[in-house]
Amino acid sequence: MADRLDIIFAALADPTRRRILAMLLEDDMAVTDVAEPFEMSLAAVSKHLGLLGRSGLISQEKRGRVKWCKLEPDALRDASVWMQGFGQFEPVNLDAFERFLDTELPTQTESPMQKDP
Amino acid sequence: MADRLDIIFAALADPTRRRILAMLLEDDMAVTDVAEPFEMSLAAVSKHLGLLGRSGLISQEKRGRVKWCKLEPDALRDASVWMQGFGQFEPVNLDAFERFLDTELPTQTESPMQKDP
DNA sequence: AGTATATTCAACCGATTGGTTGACGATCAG
DNA sequence: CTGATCGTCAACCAATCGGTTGAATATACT
Repeated sequence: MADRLDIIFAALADPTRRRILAMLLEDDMAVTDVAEPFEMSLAAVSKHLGLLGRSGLISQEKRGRVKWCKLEPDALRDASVWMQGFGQFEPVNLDAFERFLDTELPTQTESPMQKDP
Repeated sequence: MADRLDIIFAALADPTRRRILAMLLEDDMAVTDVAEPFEMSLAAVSKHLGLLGRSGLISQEKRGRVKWCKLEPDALRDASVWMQGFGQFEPVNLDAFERFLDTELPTQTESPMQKDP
């Protein structure tokens, strides 16, 4: 029953999942590495990733015992496109964007993620 | 606790509420008129409107005994701006927008809604 | 083979969600 | 005043959500 947009917006409604998306924006990551900065169990993060996968916002590919998570911007663009119908009155405000990035990504850029090739 | 974006995206995650927003995009409406095309109780729609109001996506002003609902695009723009961070790889696809409007607004402008037995 | 690592599964929990119904307080019309 | 209309409130219900634990499954290392 749930429409594609239902699932996408619901996926975006959780701050943990938005933070995960922001992390994946920089690079593909393994589940364990995604979970590392969060103060919750690995299983909880795995659930979030499962939901993100079902929403199409990310894809997951298992290589060996590691499952790699990759951002899929197309799904997000679908939602963005829907919103453009309401937001097109005025151009996008880049100041506001940076403001939101600040509140959404607390000090994440300092410690680079280590990962073996 | 819930971040502003949490509430906005959660509000957008429900098809009834998105349809309400689309209706308000055309004109301000009273609660009863908003509820008319939906096959659910007035109280349910009133709850949806309350949530939309709390999210800032609409405002409600009571004049006499009717409460007028008005779209507030600024809140939606906040969310849109967040998404631009992911969507800026490519420009907005207007074809996709119309496609989504079609799937989201099924024949709402012409025929008065007929109820199932 | 045996052990460590990566990830999910299953059962459970409390809180929230989306809906219902019936009663209720305002406000308007006659 | 009486009665209809507008809208919310309160209590309830089933389903979902976000999290927890402990066991289970695969894969890799030595």
